Amino acid sequence: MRLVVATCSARYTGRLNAHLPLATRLLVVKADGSVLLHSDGGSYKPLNWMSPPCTLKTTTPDDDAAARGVTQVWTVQHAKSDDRLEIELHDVVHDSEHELGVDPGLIKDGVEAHLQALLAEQILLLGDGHSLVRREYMTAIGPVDILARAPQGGHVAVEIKRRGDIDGVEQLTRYLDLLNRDPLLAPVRGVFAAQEIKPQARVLATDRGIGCLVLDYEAMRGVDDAESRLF
Amino acid sequence: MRLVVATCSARYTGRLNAHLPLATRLLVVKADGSVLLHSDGGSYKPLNWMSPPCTLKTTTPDDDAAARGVTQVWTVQHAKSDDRLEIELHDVVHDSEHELGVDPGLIKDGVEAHLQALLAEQILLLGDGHSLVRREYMTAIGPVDILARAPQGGHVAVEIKRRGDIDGVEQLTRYLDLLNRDPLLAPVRGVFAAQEIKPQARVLATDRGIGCLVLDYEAMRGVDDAESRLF
DNA sequence: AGCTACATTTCGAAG
DNA sequence: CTTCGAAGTGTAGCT
Repeated sequence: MRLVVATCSARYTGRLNAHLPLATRLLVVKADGSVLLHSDGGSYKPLNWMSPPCTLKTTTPDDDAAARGVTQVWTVQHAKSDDRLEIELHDVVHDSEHELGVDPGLIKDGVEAHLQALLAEQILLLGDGHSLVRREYMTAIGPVDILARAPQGGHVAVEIKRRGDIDGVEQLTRYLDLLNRDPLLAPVRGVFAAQEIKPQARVLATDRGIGCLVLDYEAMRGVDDAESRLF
Repeated sequence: MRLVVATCSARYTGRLNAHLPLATRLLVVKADGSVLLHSDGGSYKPLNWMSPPCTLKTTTPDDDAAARGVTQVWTVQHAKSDDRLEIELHDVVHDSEHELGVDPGLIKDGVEAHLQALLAEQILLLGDGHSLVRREYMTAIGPVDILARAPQGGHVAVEIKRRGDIDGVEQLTRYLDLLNRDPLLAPVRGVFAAQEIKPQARVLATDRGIGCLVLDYEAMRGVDDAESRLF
């Protein structure tokens, strides 16, 4: 990994055209050839970058560029597309190289899958008398997150999201259309479950007779821990 | 901006819990306090990070950690949430600080807005005899990208995306339901226009009687340039 | 390889 | 200030 701090300007051409005026920035060249161009703020997203696979070519500036104060020209060309990043470096403040080795990678815990597992265990959150049929109930257009038997007959199809957006309601609607054609399952009611449900999504769901269930992840995990401790 | 290259392990707790085993990585501390933890590959996305506003506190390890080889402990706490990033540094290979100043920011050109403008100018791409009513035609549930008059009466509602996905078809369907209730507009046909239309989206659109139009951005821009040059 | 859904998404614009 | 859609999205999982 090579780290360079320098005043530079940059131009990207590819899926769009973009230009960065002259300023001091951090340039990171990774082992796979990818290049990041970071400013001293913002978020984790670079101002400009080139994703691998790509190749970096460093050249000396032509007379015109040299007259403008350019000392190095970096051309980063993507291997499989016409995407190209051109960087003109002026003053180089820092330049160092480091051997990092392969990274073992990130280990995650606590996403949608976990919510699904917890709700399957705590199926009564749908209301008394409900019982789990199964998680990932397969249909022709994809798996329903949770299918449960309703207390007065019929079933409940549950769509789970971390953030309940309008497209989640659309997805559940498609499942319900299909499931209600099955006489062994019908009538199938829909429940849209999420840690947070957007107002527009709630309106659309209610309008279609779909129930909304806000999930408290911490509380559900607490119940899970308490149950685990009993055994 | 502070740059550190060190062997380290990290733990993130917040919206999820994640853990990074010991390895050599780049740590970037930006002027706004945000921290990025990069490996020597992947993409522009860090393995772990903390977005601003947040504060970094550097402490010395306790005896237990010191025995494991930890020389520094970084605790990055988000200012408005419980998000927290804890980094244990072992061997520090590099550590430098740099003054970068404010960045003028990126100048972009060539996104969906441009596609919309070009299609509005080249409305005959919808077929001979079409004429533009207006861009961003307002409805109760949002603006339709383009509304045009059809040659044999009635209208055409166009939804424009760079990448034509299934949710774009859903969006257009909602507009069409609404627009067709207006006797001054009906019948309103739908056209789904995008640089690239996903197979699933095309199937759904066709099933609903919505036309698909693949837009060639370069060609459309070429026509635009040619027209501009005449004046 | 292609496609789908998720993301600690981030980012920007509009209401 | 929220809300909502786009992104040069990236990424993982599955067919």
